[in-house]
Amino acid sequence: MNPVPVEVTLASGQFFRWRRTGPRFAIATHGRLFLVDDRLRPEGATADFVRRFFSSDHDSAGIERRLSREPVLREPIRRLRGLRILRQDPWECLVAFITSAASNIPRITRNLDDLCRRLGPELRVNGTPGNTTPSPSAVKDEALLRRLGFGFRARYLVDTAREVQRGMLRGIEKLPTAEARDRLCRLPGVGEKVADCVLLFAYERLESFPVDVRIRRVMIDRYFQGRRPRGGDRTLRRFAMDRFGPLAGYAQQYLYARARL
DNA sequence: ATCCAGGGGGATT
DNA sequence: AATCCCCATGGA
Repeated sequence: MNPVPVEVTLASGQFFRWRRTGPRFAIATHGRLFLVDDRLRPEGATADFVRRFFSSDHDSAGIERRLSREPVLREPIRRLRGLRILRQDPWECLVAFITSAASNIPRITRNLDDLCRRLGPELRVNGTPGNTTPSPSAVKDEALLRRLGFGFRARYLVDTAREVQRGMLRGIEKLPTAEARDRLCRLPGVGEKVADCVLLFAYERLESFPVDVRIRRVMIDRYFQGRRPRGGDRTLRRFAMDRFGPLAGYAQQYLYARARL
């Protein structure tokens, strides 16, 4: 498979638990801490694990070719050549996108970093320390989360942690996407947008199309003559899923990047 | 000071 | 189904 542009993928807004350490990247996910260089050579994890996390099996050349037929996507595709949608840990991804509600990437990153430092296991790779996401059983102190700056998301996280501990995620990976989505939406703090993010970034449902404020703006601007369509975000989502089919998730990443300027 | 940020939930119309 | 409001916090 062709090389993965590590930083493009890590910095695309789908994942928050990474940082640059000199020439390498430190990544904390799936209960591990490991390093990769710009050619995805790992320290502290197997090459197979890292290739899977980075979805090296995705045919990005083919995806880019197919989506390049869409004029709006050409520029971001060129700029993000080789971007992959990661295979994240579901619980970890849930925490990240519940935290993301009405927030922004710098703050989300800081919130999650504080959470992991305070409640997550501390690991070490070749002398480099770092923390991973706390287990659901460790996320139960709402007051602490509020002190860490999570605001109204604190309760959602604590309540969802209890549901997950109780087994709410069990078997979701085997469900059809629509049913998995319904089940995710039952979790506190998880609406359609967050559910779609988890489906896309953790459950390999590449046909998912999360609609956030930026996607909404760019879609309305480019496809709906600047007017909000009947049915709101649901209409935008169905429009995109219909137009991009099994690659809607990738299309969404390119639209998001385009709207990020 | 006011607005807005990868929203969700509940009530009202 | 559309709209309003509230939920905290921080940066512009």
